[in-house]
Amino acid sequence: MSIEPVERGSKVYLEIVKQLRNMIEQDGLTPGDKIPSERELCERLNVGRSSVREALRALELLGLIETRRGEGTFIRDFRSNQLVQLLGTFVLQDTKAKQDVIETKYLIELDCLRLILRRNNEKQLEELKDWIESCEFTDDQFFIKIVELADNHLFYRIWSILNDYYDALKLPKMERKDPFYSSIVQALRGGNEADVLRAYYSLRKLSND
Amino acid sequence: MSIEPVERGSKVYLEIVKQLRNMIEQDGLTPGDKIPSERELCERLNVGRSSVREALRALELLGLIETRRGEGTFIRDFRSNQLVQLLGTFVLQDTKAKQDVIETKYLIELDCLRLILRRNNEKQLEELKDWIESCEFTDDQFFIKIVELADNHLFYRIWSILNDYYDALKLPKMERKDPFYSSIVQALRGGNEADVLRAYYSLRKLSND
DNA sequence: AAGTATACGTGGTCTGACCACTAGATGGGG
DNA sequence: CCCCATCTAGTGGTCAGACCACGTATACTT
Repeated sequence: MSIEPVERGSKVYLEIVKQLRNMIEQDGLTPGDKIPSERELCERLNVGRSSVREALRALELLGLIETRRGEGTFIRDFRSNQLVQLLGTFVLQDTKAKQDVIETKYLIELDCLRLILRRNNEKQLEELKDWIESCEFTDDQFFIKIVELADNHLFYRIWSILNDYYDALKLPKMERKDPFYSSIVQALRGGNEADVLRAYYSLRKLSND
Repeated sequence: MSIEPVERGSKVYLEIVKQLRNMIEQDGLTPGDKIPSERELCERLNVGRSSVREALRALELLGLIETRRGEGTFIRDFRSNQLVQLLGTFVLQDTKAKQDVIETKYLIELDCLRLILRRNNEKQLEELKDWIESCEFTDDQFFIKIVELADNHLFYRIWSILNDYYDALKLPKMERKDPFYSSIVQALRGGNEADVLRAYYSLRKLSND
């Protein structure tokens, strides 16, 4: 369990990050669970406490763990935004990067719509229709439903991250425009890809190309 | 310049992250530039070196800075940040769903093809045509070119990760089938999306649906 | 039994020490 | 004069120990 003494070039704190990942995986730890204390990690891994802390602080900044003074360190729900606001202030001034975020988010939303078409689950679409007719909802909430319906966990993860970025960019948020969402859902139920795309483009105010 | 002694609840290392951000902004530092040494930061900010290091290590893990032993700490090109990579390794650990990996990889490849169509850069497509006619190449190599041409850095990162996972899944690798690649490129040059999709589906042996 | 006081474990921070490495200054030999 | 080996100062990398602040569980008092 101890960290190899042979860490040529590699840094101890990175080794610790790895070990933590393994530890989480092996013990099947999930958000909310407690991980060993800093001092215990020192002993188990045969490293200094400062190195352990460097690893933990880095993971904390990433939003992957959460520390509570006097209590301990806990695994956090990944989808929290911590890193996002940070990157927002730090990184994403780059216009090209901004553009990439927007572009990627939209394209993945389109992919999810296509996936839903492919899955062709009428019952779920029916429920979606009932939902949009009965509730108030934001653009985010609508597309969360969409991405969930697409039933691809990777897309769900990626989209969540992109959406957080998007928020961090402080771009003008879509205001709710029910008819567009309705027409998307209707097109989905119709099963015609071209209609779905057209409805989506209208919502996003993009040219259909 | 010193850190407020009133950091109720706030953690010193987070304060330092903030200060670094300001410092970078004010001094107009750009990728490649050197930031003050750890010991100098201690003095300027009136904090312990360990706290400074916690901040720097966190930023390093985020890929925002780069440290070289014996030289110093430098600002890094954000665009190549390993954030997605990192989240990937943490997030994907439980999501080995083969199907998702394959599906996502293919859909992103399709998105990239669409992006290329949209960019409509004839010269680059010309070069691509020359390349496939003059070289031996693998499926990976071909799509690396494609993803690069799509000119969306996020997609590039995501695709790279997915490709790694794809490899890890030990799925049967595509053997090289020149005519398929040729027809994709030709369709791209023709500018007709339907043709491109058809060519891609043929390569991947998917139903056109 | 309830409330309070104490002890313990935890993260948070600082200090000082040492190592490994790099680059620039130094100095000697050609 | 130049070139190369050497030394030195500065840098990041790591560790150990000390304290503090905070939360909790325990034991004690009432």
